[in-house]
Amino acid sequence: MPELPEVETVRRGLAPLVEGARIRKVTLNRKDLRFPFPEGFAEALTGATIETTARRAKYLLFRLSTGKTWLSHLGMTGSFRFAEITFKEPSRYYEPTIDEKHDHVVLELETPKDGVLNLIYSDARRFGFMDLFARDEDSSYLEGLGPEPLGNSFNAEEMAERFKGKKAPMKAALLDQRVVAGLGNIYVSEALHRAHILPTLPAAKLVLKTGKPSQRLELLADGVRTVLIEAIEAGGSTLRDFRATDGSSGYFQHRFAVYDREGEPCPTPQCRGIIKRILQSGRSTFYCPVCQR
DNA sequence: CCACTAACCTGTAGGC
DNA sequence: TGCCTACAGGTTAGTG
Repeated sequence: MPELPEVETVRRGLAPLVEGARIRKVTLNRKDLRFPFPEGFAEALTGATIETTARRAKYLLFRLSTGKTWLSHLGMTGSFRFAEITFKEPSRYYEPTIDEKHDHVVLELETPKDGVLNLIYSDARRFGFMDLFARDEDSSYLEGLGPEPLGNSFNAEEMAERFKGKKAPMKAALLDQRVVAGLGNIYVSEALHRAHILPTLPAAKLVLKTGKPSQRLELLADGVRTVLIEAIEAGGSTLRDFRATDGSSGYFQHRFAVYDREGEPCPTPQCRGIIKRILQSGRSTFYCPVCQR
């Protein structure tokens, strides 16, 4: 489901409710998602206060009062939602609204302004996973990630260094989280279209002999940044099931130039191309064969 | 190290 | 309607 803009949208939806909230209770409805929950996971969250939220690439990070960080990756179908807790008669006993099939994790939160709420993690395919660690350097998931595309250290020079000698096609190179962190199948196609670069072009072709980035690589760095910024502003993309935490859908999908637009005319001004779909390492790539070279 | 494939798991859309 | 296949926003493990 979620690439960088969707994960950032989720974070922004969670932040106002969870920041400052104390975790009163943790329920794991199974012992694993894609991977087992780490040892002592539920116990370590219980009683802690979520101080701040952050995002690195496609990872959500919850900084806890205990000094630890709770990490969550949404995989393809992971989502968070809030649910009211309905109290039963006398008091103290309640029915948590966690009856849905794929609700795997429930956190009972005592929030500063919104009372007691359940925060529910749901994930049909269970490609998501969670982790807990003291320092970011201790997390194998964060290790080796490339620069944040919207951060200061991301630029064409940085990309050139990583593309140097790379025979892999641009599509694969941009999907590689060690090169740039946070792009996925949608935004790779979109960024390449913005820069008029063919997804099949070997990555090294965009690096000059001197090791400097070509003009086209500069254009690509811009394309990556602008498409992500615009998508975040639009609240992400909703294709099948992506929902922000409040249940609303993003609307960037209406502005896709190529993704999921096979057979449609290329939106580049003056271009008469028709969007094509090809398979690259088993996944769909969309591009314009006329204005992307 | 690089490049590619299969695997993980469930749901849905489309063809017949 | 049912059955079957292909495909879906991601990452890791295994192969050569």
